[in-house]
Amino acid sequence: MPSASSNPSETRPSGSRADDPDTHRTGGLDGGSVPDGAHFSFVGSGIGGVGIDDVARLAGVSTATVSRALRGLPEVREATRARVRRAAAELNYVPSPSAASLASGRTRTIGLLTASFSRWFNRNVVEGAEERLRAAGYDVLLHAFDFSLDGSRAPIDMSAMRQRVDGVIVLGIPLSPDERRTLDELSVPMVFVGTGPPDHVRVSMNDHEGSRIAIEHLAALGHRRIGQIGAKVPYDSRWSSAAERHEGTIAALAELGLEYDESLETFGDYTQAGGRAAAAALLDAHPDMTAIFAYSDEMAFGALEELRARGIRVPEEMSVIGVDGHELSSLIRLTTVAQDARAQGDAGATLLLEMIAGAHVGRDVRFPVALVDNGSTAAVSMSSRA
Amino acid sequence: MPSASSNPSETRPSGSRADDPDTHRTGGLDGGSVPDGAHFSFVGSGIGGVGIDDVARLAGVSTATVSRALRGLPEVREATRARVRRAAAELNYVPSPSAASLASGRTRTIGLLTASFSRWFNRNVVEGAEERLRAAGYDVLLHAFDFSLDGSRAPIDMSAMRQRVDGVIVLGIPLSPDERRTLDELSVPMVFVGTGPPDHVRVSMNDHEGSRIAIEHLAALGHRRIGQIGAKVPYDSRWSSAAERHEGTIAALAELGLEYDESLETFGDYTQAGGRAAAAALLDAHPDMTAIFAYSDEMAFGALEELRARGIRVPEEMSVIGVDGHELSSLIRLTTVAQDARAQGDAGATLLLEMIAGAHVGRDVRFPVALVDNGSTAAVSMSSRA
DNA sequence: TTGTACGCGTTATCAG
DNA sequence: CTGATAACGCGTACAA
Repeated sequence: MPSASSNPSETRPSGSRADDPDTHRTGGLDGGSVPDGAHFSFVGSGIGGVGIDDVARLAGVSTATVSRALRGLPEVREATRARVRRAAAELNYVPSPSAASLASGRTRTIGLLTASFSRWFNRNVVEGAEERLRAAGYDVLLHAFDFSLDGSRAPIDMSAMRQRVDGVIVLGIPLSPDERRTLDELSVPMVFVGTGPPDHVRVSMNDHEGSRIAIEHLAALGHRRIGQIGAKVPYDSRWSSAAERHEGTIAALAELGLEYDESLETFGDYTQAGGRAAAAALLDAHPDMTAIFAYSDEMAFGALEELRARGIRVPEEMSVIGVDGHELSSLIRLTTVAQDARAQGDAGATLLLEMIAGAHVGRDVRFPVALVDNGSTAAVSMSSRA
Repeated sequence: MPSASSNPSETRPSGSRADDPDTHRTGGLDGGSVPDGAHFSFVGSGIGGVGIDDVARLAGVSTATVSRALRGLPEVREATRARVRRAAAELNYVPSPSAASLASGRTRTIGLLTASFSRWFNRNVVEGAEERLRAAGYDVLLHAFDFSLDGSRAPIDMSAMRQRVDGVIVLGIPLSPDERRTLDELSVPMVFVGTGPPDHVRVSMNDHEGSRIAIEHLAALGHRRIGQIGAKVPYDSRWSSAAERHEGTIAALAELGLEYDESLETFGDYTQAGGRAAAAALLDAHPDMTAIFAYSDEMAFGALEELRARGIRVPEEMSVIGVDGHELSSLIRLTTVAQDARAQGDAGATLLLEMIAGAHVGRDVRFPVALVDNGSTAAVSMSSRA
């Protein structure tokens, strides 16, 4: 018997536990005229319908004391608190979050807006943030958006979060100006992870440094014609990790005295398929290219696919480097600039909780990166493809 | 991986935010003695204070009519509905979910209990389910549990879901009897995806068929000594996909007249590292083994790592086959029994919504599987490792 | 330290 | 088709 009915008053799993005093009506103040057990209302009742006043009655205190005791407020005598706890446990009482939210204005829920889990970074950040938030007693409302980054996506209705969350984490989504505005109007603390506008708290890896490491590594191997697989930046080019990795690349090339060729830049939009297509375009247009720098491991994987399809050997004929430190980069043999995405999720959540608690936090947190050489890069060979 | 202690850097102190002096909820209705110079535009910025009675007043109707009109109930004249809609839009009104839940008993929220996203299957199911649920107007409460399947994990407190959700999806978690009981006591509709007990609605791939396909494929290539990398089943061995894949394997071997050797079975617990360790154990104990069947692609990836480390060539010296159809199985060259995890998430969510609507749904939904040959299997060679 | 009583913002009932 | 109003279950000033 699957409990398929949404009406709890008819199909209840009966006779399981004898100590469950259900059919308790909670409205003890008014109608004594209603026969016990009469279902004149099917709202709000889960299985037990055990309310705070049931606990109060059993513990011999007022509902206010129950509320204070169970929430750990300091002004309750320990003996009283223990008695209340015992009563609550005996009745299997769980406070109604809806009622608590309505009365207090707090929801103990965090909105987690994220781009698709197909991105390694996103899913790892979500895991790190979720664990931290739940450990702190917060629920996580997940909104995952699967869209192409190249502009054309349905606008996100931020007002759906109204009154639902105490804070918001935005993960890997370049918001439109309009979305940013409506999000600001929620007037709850907000943290951006991976990519985010200035004048907002943001957690991400050190994007400039990551690009510098990649470019310097390739340059040290003698590469001069380096193709880039990046991502289009839809609204505001200043912020977003893609923009910063691009800036970092240009800066690194300049530092090394290498020429920057805009035509060596393509866009894979952080997907494997996009990375492959971008690699194909680069290979077609630049026979003299000897190395590819992809802004994510997944795009680099796509590039490796295309190279294999064309019979171009890695690293002998083409060096490839990615960003992330994907757990399969070793098996696939992709050299990469690794970051700790899970720790960034944890940090973002921690910052958000501090902001909710009223603390002032720094505007920006950048995480370190490190090169992991898995053998997809090598010195420029004499046997050019050209 | 970067350093284990990935320390973030440079937390700049926040500059002064001139525009945000602790925006608190304004009473709105009673503020008669507001000093001059106060911004009267707090209504326009739409923060918090707009309630259903504000809309009712502007539209010239009662709050009850506003509620009915905005929820699309049929008993409202279209002209009235339009007027209400206009008023609501003008005031930027968003109903309070807490108040609605308290009054109606419904939360329009689904609890999504899932094992770690490190599993390909889980993250894809979550994506499919989340998209479907949000399209139906439901919010998704995410609870991700990162635990080892081999028994020792902290018990999940299901009562935290009480009064918070209208339904629950359990994904890839073998629940303890105690957890099952407390979950049942929520008395909300419930769907299991990937693995789940009998007498509950369940969506998963056809596990028996998957094993049969894998074993028949290997047997047709002449393999007789086939190692298995499965997963431990903690509580109840009858349900869970791991148990069914195991059953299917034994059945397939029997059909083919092949011997079943229990010592050829190991446990990788659905992780890459676990798969690698399991493969190592198999290789040590069975020099005559010529093929490995892993119950997931990620475990198979781990096996491939171990084989590479030992210099054993795939598929010349060892055939390997996995289950899932991971997006990197092609690049990695892993032959696999593919399933559509996203569709299963979608189906699970759809079933749950139907159950919430009061429909009776079938007990079991099984998704088809298909062999994808990516070249990690071959006929048994004469040049044995032994 | 504890109790009283009101209000949070909707929905559902019942009467028009 | 619409209006008035009583719950919904808890948090929290204020009082004791």
